[in-house]
Parts: sequence; C-alpha cells; structure tokens
Amino acid sequence: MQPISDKISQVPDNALHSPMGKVREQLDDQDCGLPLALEAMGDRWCFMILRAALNGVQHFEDFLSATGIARNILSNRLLRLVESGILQRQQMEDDRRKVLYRLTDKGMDLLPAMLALRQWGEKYGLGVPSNPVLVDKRDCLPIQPIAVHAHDGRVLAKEDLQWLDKANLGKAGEPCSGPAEADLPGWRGDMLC
Amino acid sequence: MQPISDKISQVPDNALHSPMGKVREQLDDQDCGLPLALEAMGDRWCFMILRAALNGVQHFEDFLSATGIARNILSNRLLRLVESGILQRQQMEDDRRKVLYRLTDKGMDLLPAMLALRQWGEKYGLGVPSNPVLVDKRDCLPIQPIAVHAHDGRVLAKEDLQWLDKANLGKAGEPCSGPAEADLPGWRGDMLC
DNA sequence: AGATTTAAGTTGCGAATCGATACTTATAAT
DNA sequence: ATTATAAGTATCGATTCGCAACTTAAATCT
Repeated sequence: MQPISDKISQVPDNALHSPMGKVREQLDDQDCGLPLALEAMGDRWCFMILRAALNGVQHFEDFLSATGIARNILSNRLLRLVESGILQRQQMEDDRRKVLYRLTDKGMDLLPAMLALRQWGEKYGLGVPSNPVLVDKRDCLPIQPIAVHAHDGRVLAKEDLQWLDKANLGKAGEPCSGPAEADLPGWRGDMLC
Repeated sequence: MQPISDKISQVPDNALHSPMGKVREQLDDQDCGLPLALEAMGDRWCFMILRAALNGVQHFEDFLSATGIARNILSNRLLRLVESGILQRQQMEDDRRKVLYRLTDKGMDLLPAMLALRQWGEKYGLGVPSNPVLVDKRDCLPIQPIAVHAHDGRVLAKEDLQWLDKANLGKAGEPCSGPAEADLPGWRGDMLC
C-alpha cells in the first residue's frame, strides 16, 4: 500500500497552492515553453533514455544496459515519460513478458533539441563531430549544425536576434522598430519566455 | 573542515576508476557529445539559470528571484556553470559587493538547444508560441522553428534521416548507400552518438 | 564615524531522491 | 516440472534538495 518507493508521486506535489486556491506550478510555466519542456524531460536520465529510444532501444532491460541507470529509477522515469506522452508503452503480442516502449511523435519532436545539445557537446567537449554522422538519406551528406534560421533561411547569430512582442511584428521588409538594445553582447532581449 | 555543505565536490566523484587505472566518466562520454552536454547542464536548474542568463540576468540575487531556486543550490550551480565555462564570474569595479555572471560564447551557443526545447514546450504544452517572439533584427520577422536542415537548407523530417559512418559519406549527389533501414518509423540509426 | 542595508554567499538540518542490490511476478523455453 | 527471461518492486544507506537562519564584506545613510 504505497510504501516508500520510487513510484511516481500520485500528486506530483511540485504544485504550490496560492492563497486564492489556484494551483500554480513550481517553475513559472506561465506562458513559457521551456519550463514545460523541462518538467517533462526533468533530469539527465530522461535525456539519456530518450537518446536510447532514438537509437532504437525499446525494452526495459535494453534501456538498463544502454543508459546504466538503476532499475528503480529507470522504472520511474519510463513511467514519467509515458505519462508525458513522450514514450508509449505497449505489451508485445507474441511474447507477453516483453513490453515495448516506443517513441511517440511528440517524443520524436525532441530530436532537434537533442541534436543541438549533442552538437554543443561535440563542439566544446570533443572538438570533433562524433562518429556516426546524421545525414540526409537522399544524398548522404551530413546535416547542418542546428541553428537559428531567419524566415528566409539565413543563419542568424546572436547579434541578429531580438525579442519582440507579438503585437509589433514587422510585415516582411519593414525595418525593425522596437526598443533599442542594450548591455548584452550584441543582443539583449527581455525574455527567453 | 569541509562540512556537509553544498559546495561542489572537489573530486566530482562521478568518476569510475577502471581496473586499468584509467578514469572514465560515469555516463559514457566515449565519443558522444550528448552526455558531455548533460554533464555540464546537469539538471533542470541549470537550464533555468541559463534561461535567465540569456534574458540578461547577471546577478546572484536576480537569478534567485528569476528562477525561484534555493540560495545554496544556486550558489552550487553557478559554480558548476562557471567551472564548465558556460558562465564567467567577475567582480564589478564600481561596487565590489556585486558579482557579475555573464554568458560566455560557449554558453551563448546553447541558445539553439534552449530554443528547441522551448519550442517543443510551446507546441505540446501551450499549443501556442510564447509571447515575446524571437525575430530577425533586420526585418522583424520571427525565426523559423529549430529544425534539422540538409546541407542545401531543406528541412528534413525523421524519414529523411540516416546515421552513417564517417567513412562512407557521399560526395554530393551520389545516392546514399549504406545498410538498409529497419524497424523504427521511417528511420533507425544505430546511434545518436 | 557609527549604524544600517545590500550582495553574495555559507551552514544546519529535516525531507526527499538516488542508487545498488535483492526480491517478486508473470510468461516462455527446455 | 524446472529453469530462464522480462519487467518490474522493495529495502535501505548515501546523497542531494530546499528552507531558513547566519556570515562577511562592501556600500549607504544619518
């Protein structure tokens, strides 16, 4: 009966109850996607599990050896990832001992984020692209580094970027108005969210 | 001395000593960028701190209120981020109480990863782009979603992707050889790393 | 100058989480 | 019928988290 275990907490009480009775999440999920993403992906293990999943791993024991995570933690994280719709759990028909954890589209859509992190690690940690290279199937040429692209496809550096309120978006061509930039090297937006 | 504190562990003993005396990191940093990135960014707080930093936050107390993190944890994470070269610590000249934590280029380069995560959160959590929009300074038009781009700029879906050994990269135009794909929806590489 | 405030931490401690290992349960293979 | 496999669960000590109080150094106020 719900002993001190690694089961996922039924009431995920990182919820704070405001005086008004409203429930607000711990990290200001207000109107920002990042805390939401982090709530789903949580810790490093989730990333490692997702990496394994992207590599085709689908079974508990395989995640175990692919990640080196402890059994109980893995169990917990898989539950969490299923709950947040990143993985989908299903039992195999032919061998009912086996359970399949497969990526959903939602999970697949984390690929750019994963690649961006990987490439960052390659650039600053390894100094070199890791060996198996991700290529365009058509011509076998490596993909570009994940980057920020303008609407017309140009790659933008920090200096080319600016945060703007939805309200005053330009209509293609208009020079950008908005408050002048400041202190930070090249750019200084008000919010990443 | 060295009481049970939140100071960063001098010997960050997530290091395993192999029988051969070699030191290997816990997560297989072998030749993969992702574990390296995760080692630096570690937990969710690091992401939140980085978000704040990208938003122009530079002072301890400001990180405190921007993230809602606890003081001791913040202290620990700032140390860690400085150690891994993502932030740079410097004391202000005019007011020597104040310390400036500023993003390095290395830290700035995490922007694509952060944006990819944010956009994922927007897509699946909010359903809508968060309000301050990141735009091209030149024309005030919003940036493209972070995605995987082919060498020629086309946006690639999972089905268009394939992992390939460095050795047999195609020379622009050659149809892609390599082992045929399998089980996973559309693609199935051997390794994300 | 002396008292107060501000900025950036540090310390202590209870609560929660992690991680290694052992155990369980259900199904399949021999 | 026994053994092996897959996917968990349970236990428990070690670690980490997070709140709150305390410290230290430099600036500001009276």
